[in-house]
Amino acid sequence: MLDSRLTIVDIAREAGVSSATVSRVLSERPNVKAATASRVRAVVDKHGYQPNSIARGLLQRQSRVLGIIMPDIKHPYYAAIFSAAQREAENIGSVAQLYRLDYNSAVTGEFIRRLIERRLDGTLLTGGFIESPDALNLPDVLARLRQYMPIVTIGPAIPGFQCERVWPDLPSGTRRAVEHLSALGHRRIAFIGATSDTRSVGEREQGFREACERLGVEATLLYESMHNPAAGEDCAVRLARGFPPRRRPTAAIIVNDLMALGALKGLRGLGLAVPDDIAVIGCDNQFFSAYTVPALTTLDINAPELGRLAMRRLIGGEDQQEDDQDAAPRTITVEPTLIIRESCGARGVNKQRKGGGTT
Amino acid sequence: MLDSRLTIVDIAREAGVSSATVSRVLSERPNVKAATASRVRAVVDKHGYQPNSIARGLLQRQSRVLGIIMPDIKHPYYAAIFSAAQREAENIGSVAQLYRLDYNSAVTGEFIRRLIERRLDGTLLTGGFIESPDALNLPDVLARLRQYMPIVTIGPAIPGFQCERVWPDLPSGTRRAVEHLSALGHRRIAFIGATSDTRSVGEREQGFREACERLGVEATLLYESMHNPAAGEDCAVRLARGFPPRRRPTAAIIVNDLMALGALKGLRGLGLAVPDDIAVIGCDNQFFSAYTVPALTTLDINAPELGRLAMRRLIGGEDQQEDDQDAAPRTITVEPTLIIRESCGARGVNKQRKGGGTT
DNA sequence: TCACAACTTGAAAAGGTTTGCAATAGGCAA
DNA sequence: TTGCCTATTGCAAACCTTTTCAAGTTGTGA
Repeated sequence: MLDSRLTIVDIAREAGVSSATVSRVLSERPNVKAATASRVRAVVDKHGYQPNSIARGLLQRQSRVLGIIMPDIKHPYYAAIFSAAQREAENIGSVAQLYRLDYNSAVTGEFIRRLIERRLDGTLLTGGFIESPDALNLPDVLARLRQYMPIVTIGPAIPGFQCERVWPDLPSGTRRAVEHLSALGHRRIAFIGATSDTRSVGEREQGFREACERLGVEATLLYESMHNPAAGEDCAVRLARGFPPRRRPTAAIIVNDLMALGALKGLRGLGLAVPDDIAVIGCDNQFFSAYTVPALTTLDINAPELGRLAMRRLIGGEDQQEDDQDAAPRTITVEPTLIIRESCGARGVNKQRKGGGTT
Repeated sequence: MLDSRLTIVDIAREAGVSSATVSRVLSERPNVKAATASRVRAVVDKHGYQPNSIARGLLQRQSRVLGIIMPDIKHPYYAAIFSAAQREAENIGSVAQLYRLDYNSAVTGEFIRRLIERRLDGTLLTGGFIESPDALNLPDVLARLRQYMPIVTIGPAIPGFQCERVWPDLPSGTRRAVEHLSALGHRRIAFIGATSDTRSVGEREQGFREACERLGVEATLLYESMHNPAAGEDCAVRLARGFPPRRRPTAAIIVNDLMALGALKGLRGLGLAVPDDIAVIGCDNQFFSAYTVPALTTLDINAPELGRLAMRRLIGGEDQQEDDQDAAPRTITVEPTLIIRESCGARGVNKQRKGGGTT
């Protein structure tokens, strides 16, 4: 750990100038004589001197760190958001810092204390903890956090707390999935959700119900607590065993691809063919979704876009001053895309169905 | 952004003490009278005062931030490492900061400048960029970085640069995979690698060759440039079309599960049954690997353990002073585990094979 | 009552930068 | 040569803590 104690005054002394001048050279201010600048730069390069951004941060009252709060970076959906958001932060010379907050935990005062302590330049929040209905003090806690830094969420609206927000139009996307299945002739469709993400699942459920009602489709709702492959396997069992064959849903819309992955396995294990016995539509368009058997039809939420837009928002929010404090926070809506593969049966696999659509 | 300008001296003034005392109370030093302490705490709580960790960091010469450098957090292998490492950092009140460095890019001086500038407390490096054979200045760059902070890598040894290192025993793991296949009766086995991770793939190849030679197995080597599902699909084609049926390998060991996922799809598309026509063994034991068709037999590298151990190492390394500077850096070896599922044919699927093993 | 130790507290320095203000130097026109 | 304007540069304050050192306070035993 050699030169790390080298400071700007050491450089200044060696270059025969003041530390102010070195600082100006380093931050490429125009008002330095060319000769001086190059002399300073020579000394800087010679020692490989690197200014201490902590000291700078202290003075400038900014850390150039943006916080991203999410439950689980191992979940590919969150990884996609994080990766895209981080790239945006990088573009302006900041860095994204991940703070983990489990699906079911509450945003506590203790938790945001850690963010405040670090003097983050802003925070991006996403995950089930935003949605939990029993997180009663969430608005208070977030309001407190906002006293210190701008906040953007990727998630459904939080009652009692208005803030900048980026979110897909889930009701619309789910509606489209139902329409697609209905057009393929399905008359009994199941919606498979997870209770861990109450509100965002609620939005989908709403779109699901609306579309089913409008199209005269019989709607079935099944809930698992988590949205992982194991839960998907469980719900396959409930789907297969929970109904007399005649009344069993002929299609299922599943809250995410991870769960759908498990469901595919579960259905296969129970001897049900996808899509012939049960058509399946997932959500998220994960990297593995094109490789399942059969390839998964899925609602692409465009997670990278969510992350990108939210981070842009956050970065923009830093600049804007108190003058538009009272401007109502905006919500950016991202339209999901239905990616049609094999698991919904649209690719001509199930000829035996009566109604609808595609060749 | 209300109270954020509140400093320790404001608190001190209101509590009628000096800032030194407030500091002592906040860091829970024992030498403060109970009455004073509670008076201070009352004021602190009243305002929700939160000390500025940037100022503290400046004084204590540490940022409580640990850098993790990896190519792609979206890759589940890296996500697993990051997640585990981050948890360790959290345990000591630090936070992990992700720095992205693409598979093929070099560790440049410019890149490490960003780490030094932030005065990280340490850096964890992992990814193809460590391995690239043409990264000629890598030892120099890393040596420079080490002047500023401890370094731990998760990866194969870097010629010309010794440092703390955590790594699975890949030759041994690969050997075990070959032995397993050989015991099942396979006499022609393919090794499918990726050129993007030269050295780590080299280690596997070495184990592969050794085991094949020892067991009298005919070894075939195939290389793709990347290790993603698309590349896996490509190699399936090369496997299916590149050999006369009689001489085609009856099993393939694939460098990771992502690639194996693509290979399974590719083989299926070409009408080759797994494991009956070609047995497949992947690597990494990803969350999706139990859900492929057929379920993937895979060499579990134990990525979380790698991340955990490396981060512990890094944290420990901060403490140790110059006295054991010359102690040779240690390598921690993690033993991989072969997870046997269906794709290798050990589960009694392929009765027609002559030799070997399991019931 | 005194000596001494132990406990509390405050003053001030230190950490490494950036930046407002003032001073100096240099150039040009009168 | 003088006066004025601009381009450079340096001084010193500011950012917000922590920590050392010393001073003040309290308590105990003789």
